Amino acid sequence: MPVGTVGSVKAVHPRELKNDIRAEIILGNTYHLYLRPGTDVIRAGGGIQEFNGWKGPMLTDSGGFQVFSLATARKITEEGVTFRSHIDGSKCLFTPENVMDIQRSIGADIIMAFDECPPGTSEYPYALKSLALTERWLKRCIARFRETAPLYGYEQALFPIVQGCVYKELRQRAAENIARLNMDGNAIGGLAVGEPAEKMYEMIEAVNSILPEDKPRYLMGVGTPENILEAIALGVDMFDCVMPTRNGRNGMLFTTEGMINIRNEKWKKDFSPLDPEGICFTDTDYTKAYLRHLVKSDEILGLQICSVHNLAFYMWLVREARKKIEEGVFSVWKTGILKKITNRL
RNA sequence: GGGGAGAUACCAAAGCGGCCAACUGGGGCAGACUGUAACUCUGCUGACUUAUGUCUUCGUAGGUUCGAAUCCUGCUCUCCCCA
Repeated sequence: MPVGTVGSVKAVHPRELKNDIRAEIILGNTYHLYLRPGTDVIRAGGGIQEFNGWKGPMLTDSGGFQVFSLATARKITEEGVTFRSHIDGSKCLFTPENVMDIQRSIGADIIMAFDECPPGTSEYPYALKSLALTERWLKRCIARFRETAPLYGYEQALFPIVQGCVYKELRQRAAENIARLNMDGNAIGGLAVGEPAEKMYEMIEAVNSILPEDKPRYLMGVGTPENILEAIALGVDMFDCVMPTRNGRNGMLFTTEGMINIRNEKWKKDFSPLDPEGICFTDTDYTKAYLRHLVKSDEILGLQICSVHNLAFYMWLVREARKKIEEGVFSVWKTGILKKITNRL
């Protein structure tokens, strides 16, 4: 098990970083986790701010996943994807080229290739065709990326994305092609989209045996705390996921003691802290009973607290993982901690 | 004192002779949520039991009817208006 992969990358607490921090953390609906030096979260939506005293680089996605998740109103062609804006109904076109341009102008440190993300249930012939398209698009992305310059005086990194659905030979082929490109980091996409978790782990293992260990390997869109720890065990360095915020907004809290649904009446008179570990100010400043009251009363503050807490939990989780890797006890720790945190309270 | 309205399951509120164990919200219970437009979605919520089964429910006591939460009468309580 390539557990050593993450450990081989030097872990640095973001507070120890000074001049080399340039990107502010933008806390909104999305966050990103990055296990490489000096990196711990975050991005997107609603004003630049720090998150719980942390700072990190910014990452933007290409819109490839939206093509998958908003599947109703889109058309995929060789040129790119056309779809209707959910805002004003106007017709939009994403191409590998304009997606690179857009991400240049947003100025993220890490930008993603434009790919197609087929459903986890796709048959082989479609997966094959889809991967071929993704690979042609990747060439165009890289070409555009190389013929344009960053707009704000610092370099940006373009990560290609390994696709191939649940077909090992496709994943391996994709990984080999991408490894040869020698980009700054590499991503694994098209997982946790309907296939069984075991299949996902199988694919990660196959891909990570090919992608270079000395560059970040980014598993896109994953996942549950369990998924993340399993993926780390398989050598993944970097994640992003809506789960802490979306599930938080829906009243689900991840804590070091287990998962709780804060809406449940059992918390009505529970004045204990959200998380005894005290990972974040939310955990000690608010009680479960108060948070439940906020959520039940439709006070937006309740959902904010849930989101911030869950983000802090995810960061705690990967921080611990990093520490345990460095101490050489990751596997044992993983087994124990999973039992705790996946427990429903 | 006079006139009027109403009492339905934990709460609110439909139903106004059979299709009602009773619409719909809320509450409660359970589940979902994985490269985020969206503080969202789904199921259950009388009892026994788990089946196109039985039993007990719509303030209370009677009555009419093959059949009543629904119609009639008495009683109890609540609310509104005028004095």
